[in-house]
Amino acid sequence: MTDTTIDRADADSLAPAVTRAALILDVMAESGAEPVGPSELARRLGLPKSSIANICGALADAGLVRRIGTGFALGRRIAELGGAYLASIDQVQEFYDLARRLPAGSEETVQLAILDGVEVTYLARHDGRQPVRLSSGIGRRLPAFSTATGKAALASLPTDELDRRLEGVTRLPQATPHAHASVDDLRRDLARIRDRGYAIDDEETMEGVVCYGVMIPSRQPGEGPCAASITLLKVRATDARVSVLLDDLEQLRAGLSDPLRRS
Amino acid sequence: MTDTTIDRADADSLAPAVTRAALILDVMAESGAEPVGPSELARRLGLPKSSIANICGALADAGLVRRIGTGFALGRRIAELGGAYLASIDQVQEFYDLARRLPAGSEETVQLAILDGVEVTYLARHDGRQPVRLSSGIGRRLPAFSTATGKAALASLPTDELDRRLEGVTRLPQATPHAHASVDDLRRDLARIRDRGYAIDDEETMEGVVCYGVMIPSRQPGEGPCAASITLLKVRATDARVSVLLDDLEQLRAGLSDPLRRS
DNA sequence: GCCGTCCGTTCAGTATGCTGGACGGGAAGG
DNA sequence: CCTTCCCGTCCAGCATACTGAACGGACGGC
Repeated sequence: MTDTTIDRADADSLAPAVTRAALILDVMAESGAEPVGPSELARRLGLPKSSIANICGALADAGLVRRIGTGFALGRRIAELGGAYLASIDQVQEFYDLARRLPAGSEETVQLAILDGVEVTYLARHDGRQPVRLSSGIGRRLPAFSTATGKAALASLPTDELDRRLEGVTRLPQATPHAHASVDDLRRDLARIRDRGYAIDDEETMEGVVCYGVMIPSRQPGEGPCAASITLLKVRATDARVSVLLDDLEQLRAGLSDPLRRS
Repeated sequence: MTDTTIDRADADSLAPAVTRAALILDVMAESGAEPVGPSELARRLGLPKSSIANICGALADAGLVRRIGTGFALGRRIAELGGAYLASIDQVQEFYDLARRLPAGSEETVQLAILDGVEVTYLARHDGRQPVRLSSGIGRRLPAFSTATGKAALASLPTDELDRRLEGVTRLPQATPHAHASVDDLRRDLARIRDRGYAIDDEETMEGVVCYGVMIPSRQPGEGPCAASITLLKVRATDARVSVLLDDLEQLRAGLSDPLRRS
């Protein structure tokens, strides 16, 4: 869990230094604020210490990492580039506008995520009034199997594409006992989702928290489908409340699917 | 403005490919969602086309950029890394908690930024009830001269450090006619801020919008000072309202300065 | 206080990634 | 339809970025 074990696919890249730099950034992302030195990076990646030091120096000059004493951690410019990526996706901007205007949903936690393989990356979040202390922030990756966004997106895939993605998957990570234990369970859930039109995460991600998600077709070429979700405490999820929240989700889907294009 | 003009400091880096990769990412950040091809990158950076293509290939394999047809744009993993950077700064997490609990401020737009040279980068934002359609999102960079956060942070610098940063600066970018026109104006404002204890951006960033900012010492080693601000429409900025908002800012400052450390 | 260990940095030789030119495909214009 | 231009990709020779070992310093333990 803690080790990125070995170098997966340092495979003959046409620009090895860049590939390695990306691996270094990944390690630093895992390490959080804790600075990582060249030696440790070299050990974890199985690469020469000198090369690592050179690459880290270049990354530091670029502002992508910062020196802390003699070690390194992610730098400010990473956040700036991340912001630029999010700003480039017009659905993100529209999401914020729309989420704020939802009659009921604006009170709750509303999220936008994009499917990538069998995981989802959260792109935007609207924090409502209700305090749901969920730790996942923007840029966070979670397994698609147990999240409303992930399941809504998976359910939208053509069956052959879905099969391809589930191919290598045997064991599903279970954050809570409510999460699906097997791929078969997941497939049955996906079928129900296709039928029903929306996905439910009933305490699968976190105890006491439920989540409703709908799929949103991505406008970005070369990107997977998106999904939006509304999260709330299970004790507050009365039938009446859920009903209006689902209406809001539908409204959100309509607004974000709308292929309006600025020239 | 649109061109990154030439290659500034391709200067003998110890890992040129990495330095170039960073420049490529910068160009893509400027280009937004518009894909950029190797030829255009080569032209804008003054670098060989083949090398660019190789580096872009490596970046794409790493997920840092994505292929759009035959061109490239920023990729999802950039956002993930940016999220990891933000998550690594504990002041960001605490900011969200505290901003939500501010008696008056929670209704308004509250932001957290960090000073970098003579610019600020926004690290976090709390959106209140009041719709202030300000475009600056997380990761956005703005000149420190005309923002409440930037001025609050600048005012906290030792004079020699301030002088060093203002050295090369001659002309200040003016987003609105209310922004400072000269460095001398700025210096006078900074003196008032030191006196007063907080900074005011009175329609300097956007017409009809005022902003109050306080400096927050950074806990991150090797990082500049931070600042928090509350933004609201000028028509709503009555003396009474501003007074309670300033109290909230003070509370925010106290909470974020507090050097509580988890082991 | 001494020594063993580990770290980050330096340096020269060499394998190797970078370069510039050539190739094939696509779109726009005549 | 043919031409022209421009783009992205491929390839071999050369310059150069990478490597591995050695160096000096900092800690921690025997």
